[in-house]
Amino acid sequence: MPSSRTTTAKTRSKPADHRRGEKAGSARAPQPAKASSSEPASSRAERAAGRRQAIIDAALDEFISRGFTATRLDDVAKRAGVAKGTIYLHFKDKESMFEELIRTALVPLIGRLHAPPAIGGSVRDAIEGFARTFVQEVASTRRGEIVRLIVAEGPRFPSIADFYYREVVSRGLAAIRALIELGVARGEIKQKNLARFPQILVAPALIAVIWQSLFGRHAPLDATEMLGVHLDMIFGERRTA
Amino acid sequence: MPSSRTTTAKTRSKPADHRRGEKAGSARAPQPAKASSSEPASSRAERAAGRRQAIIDAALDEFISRGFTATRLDDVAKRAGVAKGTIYLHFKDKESMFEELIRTALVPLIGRLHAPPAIGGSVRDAIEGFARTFVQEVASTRRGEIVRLIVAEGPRFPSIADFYYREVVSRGLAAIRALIELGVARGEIKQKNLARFPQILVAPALIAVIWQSLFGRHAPLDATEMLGVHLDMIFGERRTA
DNA sequence: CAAATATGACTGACTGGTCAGTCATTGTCA
DNA sequence: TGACAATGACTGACCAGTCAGTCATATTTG
Repeated sequence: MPSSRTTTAKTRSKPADHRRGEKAGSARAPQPAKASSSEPASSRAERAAGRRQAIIDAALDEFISRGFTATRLDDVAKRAGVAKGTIYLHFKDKESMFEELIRTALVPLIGRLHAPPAIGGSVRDAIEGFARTFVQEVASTRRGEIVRLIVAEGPRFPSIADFYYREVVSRGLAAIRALIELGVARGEIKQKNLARFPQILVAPALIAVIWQSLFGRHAPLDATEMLGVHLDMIFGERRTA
Repeated sequence: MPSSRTTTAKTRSKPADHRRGEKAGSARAPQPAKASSSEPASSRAERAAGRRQAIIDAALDEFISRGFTATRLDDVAKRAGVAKGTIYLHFKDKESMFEELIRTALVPLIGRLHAPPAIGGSVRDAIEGFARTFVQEVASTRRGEIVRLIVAEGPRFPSIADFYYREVVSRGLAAIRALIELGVARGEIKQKNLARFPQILVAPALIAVIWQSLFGRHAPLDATEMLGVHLDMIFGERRTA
């Protein structure tokens, strides 16, 4: 619905290539370096990559603080230090840019979920590790806002909601469920039914993220403490206070 | 004094149509707040109230499915079966209309929170009652979407977030906290620290609402079942499986 | 009680500003 | 120098908010 009016495309003489953001820089060197204050030896490709990254960062900030529709690409361009036209060298349009950003922003999260499962240690330690990682990497960073952004815009971007469900939610819940079942088998967790709703285990973590976005300035919430209490409830009181 | 403003264009052709009499459209709300159903013939004031209600319903639907910025007041007017100008007879502008709608939509929720506390029955029963009410009145109605809308637009409407925190969240959590403390005192709840974070108790309920909005069509979630399991975790396994 | 008059709810074309997306021009590197 | 990256002025759609005009209803008058 938003801006689908490109129908009048006149198929300009330009080669129809137009690399979409999608896979463009997949083979790039693992050293984006972001906005390089100094420009030592930058090849054209490297500078292009740097600009692309600047656009991504700027756009993410704008989308987070304004939402999809209210974000102006003029502002994104200004913040990224490029002209508006440059954005269209990297992304097809506002909508696909938004979708790609959300997808990309999630990749790091997915990686963390595949952390080594607790084979040696206790299940509680494993989950505690997840919780700590979550607080550090999500709750107290921009990524937390991205989670809120998904909640906010998901219904209007079904493809994002679907992608998110497939790539993050279903996998994450499956991993958590496996851990819960292990915990039940080992006797660490009493509630057998918990494995049926792994959502219960992650719910406080998500609430913490949303809370910070909405009420954080007014009534900060100690996410680490809260998650600790929650784990005590699942596994029983901690041995040492 | 005859304004000369319209002089440029000679008196336009009359608007032709002008449906009068029955308001045909979806104007009539399924739940007339006023006693408009009693009187077949509506007075001017009554019709105005009916229109106002139609606008409110239409606007809420549009805001829910599109968000604040992407909602067009032309669409709201069309859906309500009124002209756009009519909206401005009832609301100052789009923003204050949005704020008023969100506030109004919450009033019924607040009422429920002040339900009779469990003096006679068990704390678990009281909380179970809350949960049941929540599922019936929020999770499975449009109000659930309003919760999501607040999460989505809250950061851009601090006054809404503040209002919501003051009127709903802080009061609701205080009530829950009191119940938890009662439960701890009675020995129904083991985890004493739970009272420090009443958020843990309501977290799964909110997650259920958000889940339905985002993934409901793809992977429906049995909120009642989940909340039941969660309560089992807090109070201990239910007597009868 | 009916006709005349006043009221104001309602309308929708219109204005002014905004912004996504384009493309002719300019700049830069290999 | 040729190819391509980058620019930013420009276009046209879009939409919040306005207001002169309309007419059903309410009120007053004869």
